[in-house]
Amino acid sequence: MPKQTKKPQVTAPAPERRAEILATAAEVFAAHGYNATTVRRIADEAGMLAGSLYYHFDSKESMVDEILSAFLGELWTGYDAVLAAGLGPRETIEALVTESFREIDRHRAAVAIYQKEWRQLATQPRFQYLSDSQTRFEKAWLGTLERGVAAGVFRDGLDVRLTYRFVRDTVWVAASWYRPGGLHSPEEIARQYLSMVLDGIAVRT
Amino acid sequence: MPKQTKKPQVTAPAPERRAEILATAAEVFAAHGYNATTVRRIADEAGMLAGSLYYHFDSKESMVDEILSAFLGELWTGYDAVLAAGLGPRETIEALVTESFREIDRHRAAVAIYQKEWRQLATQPRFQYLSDSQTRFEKAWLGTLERGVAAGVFRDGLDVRLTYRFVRDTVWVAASWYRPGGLHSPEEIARQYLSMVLDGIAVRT
Amino acid sequence: MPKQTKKPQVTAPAPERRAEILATAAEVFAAHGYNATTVRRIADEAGMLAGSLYYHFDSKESMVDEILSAFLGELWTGYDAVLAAGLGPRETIEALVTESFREIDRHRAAVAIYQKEWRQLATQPRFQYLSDSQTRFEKAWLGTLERGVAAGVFRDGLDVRLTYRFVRDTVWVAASWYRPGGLHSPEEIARQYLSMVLDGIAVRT
Amino acid sequence: MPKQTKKPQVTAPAPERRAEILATAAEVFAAHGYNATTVRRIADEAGMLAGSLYYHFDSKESMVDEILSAFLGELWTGYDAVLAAGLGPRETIEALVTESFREIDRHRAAVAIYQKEWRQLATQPRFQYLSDSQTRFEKAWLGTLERGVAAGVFRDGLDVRLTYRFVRDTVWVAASWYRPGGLHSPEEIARQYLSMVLDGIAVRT
DNA sequence: TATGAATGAGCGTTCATTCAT
DNA sequence: TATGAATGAACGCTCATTCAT
Repeated sequence: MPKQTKKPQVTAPAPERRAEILATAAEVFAAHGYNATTVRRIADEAGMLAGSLYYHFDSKESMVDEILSAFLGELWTGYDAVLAAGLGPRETIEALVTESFREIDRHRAAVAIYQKEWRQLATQPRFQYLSDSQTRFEKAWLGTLERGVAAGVFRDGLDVRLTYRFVRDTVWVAASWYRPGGLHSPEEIARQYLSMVLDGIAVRT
Repeated sequence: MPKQTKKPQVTAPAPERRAEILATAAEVFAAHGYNATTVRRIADEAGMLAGSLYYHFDSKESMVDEILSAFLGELWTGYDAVLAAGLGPRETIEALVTESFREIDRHRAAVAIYQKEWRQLATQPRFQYLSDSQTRFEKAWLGTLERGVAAGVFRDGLDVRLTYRFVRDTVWVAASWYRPGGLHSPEEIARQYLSMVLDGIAVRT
Repeated sequence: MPKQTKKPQVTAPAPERRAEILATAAEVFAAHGYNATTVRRIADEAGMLAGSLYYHFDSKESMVDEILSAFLGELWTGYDAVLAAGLGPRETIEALVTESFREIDRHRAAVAIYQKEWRQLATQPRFQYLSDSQTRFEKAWLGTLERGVAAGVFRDGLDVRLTYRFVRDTVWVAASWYRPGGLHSPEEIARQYLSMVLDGIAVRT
Repeated sequence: MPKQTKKPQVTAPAPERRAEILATAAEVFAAHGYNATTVRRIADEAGMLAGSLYYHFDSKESMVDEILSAFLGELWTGYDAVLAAGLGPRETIEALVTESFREIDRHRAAVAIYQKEWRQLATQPRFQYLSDSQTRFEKAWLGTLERGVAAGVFRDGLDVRLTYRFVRDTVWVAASWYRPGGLHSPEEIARQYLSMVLDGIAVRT
């Protein structure tokens, strides 16, 4: 049996280490909360001493910053593509929800952190972009819902603001229980979720 | 001579001050998170010094404990009444959701704390009851949903576990934006929410 | 033999503790430098733990701040009295120098800190007043020297700027070796110093 | 075959790089203080990484050590020549002061470091030579002053110890404001300074 | 009941130094 | 010669908690 093709490198290549640490940090932040997570804990899980983290990062804060902005960057790439596609209101909602669950699948930890911490973090100028993103998010959803009501594809008299809040929260809160590689693919979860929101769980009488 | 079981004349516990402090603490916990809230901050808002809180409470932990268990106590009083009423599945769901929004109305801060902190807190034995409550909660909802599917009032093939999670999270997360005395009464919010979950937002074709 | 009149107080009265700690801190700062002095060291010498200092003071920085501004406050009270007295140039110089050595006598530690640290500290906005003081100081001395040259009591052609620097530094640097209660009173030191600066050490030929 | 005593082709110590780094370090130490200067800062200004300094030097401490001992070496070469020249007291003082200002001109940074840090550093055995130098310095000046008083060229009753301290401090403290290549040559500054110390600034009446 | 003062553990961060490459 | 990555001790500071008064 041939030896594994593990390269004879003694130490891991440089820029990957950052990403490793960041992934570790994201997991710990997601599991225990940003404030409750100590840099010593992150360092432990990354197999180094607390001080060594500061060779790679400026501060604990800049770690969450990097985690969250990377996630939001990818999220908006996906969202913008959907919003630019010229779909109908129902199809836009379907695409946004599906895209959201895909992001949860790919950035579970980041989404969980985002969901739990954005309100506290956004008070600092450095995290202004969290509020900005929230605003854009609201505009995209609210606009689509209103368009749908106007077009007669969503119920007349729908409280779009209330609906937006329900939909937004339910989607993101899924990051708190979703486990990648579990029974349901992101697309399957999106399908079920959309079926509930669009058509309800009650049998039509 | 038997030892007195109570000496209410020497150290009157002044139950009103306790309640005041507890209400203050709940607001601060809800606004800034449990970990990020210092006892000094609570004391400040209560008009006393940090050390003085310890005359009334054992610890910061016992403050959240009291806040959360008081809330859960009332919640289960309401839920148990609903579950014991022998309603049909759809009516049970409607009653549970309405009861939940009423609790959010009355215990907004406690619900927000519960929603944000229960996972961390539940790791400690003292907060075992949070997990227990979660389990009972799950049983009540899951049972009702299954009963509804069996009775043909909810869609056949509904993933009840997934539905439960969606419903649960959306209801409680409302505590993060709900403001008592705002435009919507709890009953109105419940109605809108139930309309969405039961019948969907799409126009039936 | 009667017992000492030590009052039966168990703990020291409140506001004096601040002053005690401040005096201790000043000594340690003067002896080892501001940067090299740890708050633990100050706390040790004050008979408490490092964290306890923060009950009395905001930060290590605010300790030096208080030390230096108290010193400069008193210094300028003395200087302003001299400058307002309408003395001749020579008498003004004599009074300023005497006043300076008196301040060194009363605030030896503060003067030593000032002398050693002002340049670094003054880069921070909080210590702007150190630069301001330096400027006023320069104005007072330079003005007096120029007045003296114009009045013919100081040598014609004297480089007043150079003279100012020499005089300023020599006076303050004395704080690094002066020990209150030593052989020389502040007034005696001032007298000797003035004799050197005004009339020189050489025998007139 | 005898082992080579030197292999200049393999690890040439490149003495110029050392000197460059040392000059850089001296500037930074002088500008910001020894303690407040990080090796990273020195490395930055020298165009390398912090760790790389340790190829050239054992430690931060050995950098100041080299800076200060080089300066003192040259200083004493000059002083010893003056002291061995058999000059009269006044001429000796003049020559020592002039020599001192020349050293400030050539080793401004080193003198500034010396002036600011010698007391702290001298507590370590490694820097014993700083105290030794101080002692020799004191002896040379004190002896000359006493000789001058005995010879009747300096005032009778002069407190030589006090005078020594004033003179010493004023000379060295000039390093904190002196800028080589400025308006005044070292010799000019020495002349002005000597005029002040020897004959005073007051007009003789 | 509440205060004033302190404790002590732990936190995020800095920094001189090491060392394999 | 120099780099990149890490170490480990220490630092300034925070905070829940204690306790004599």
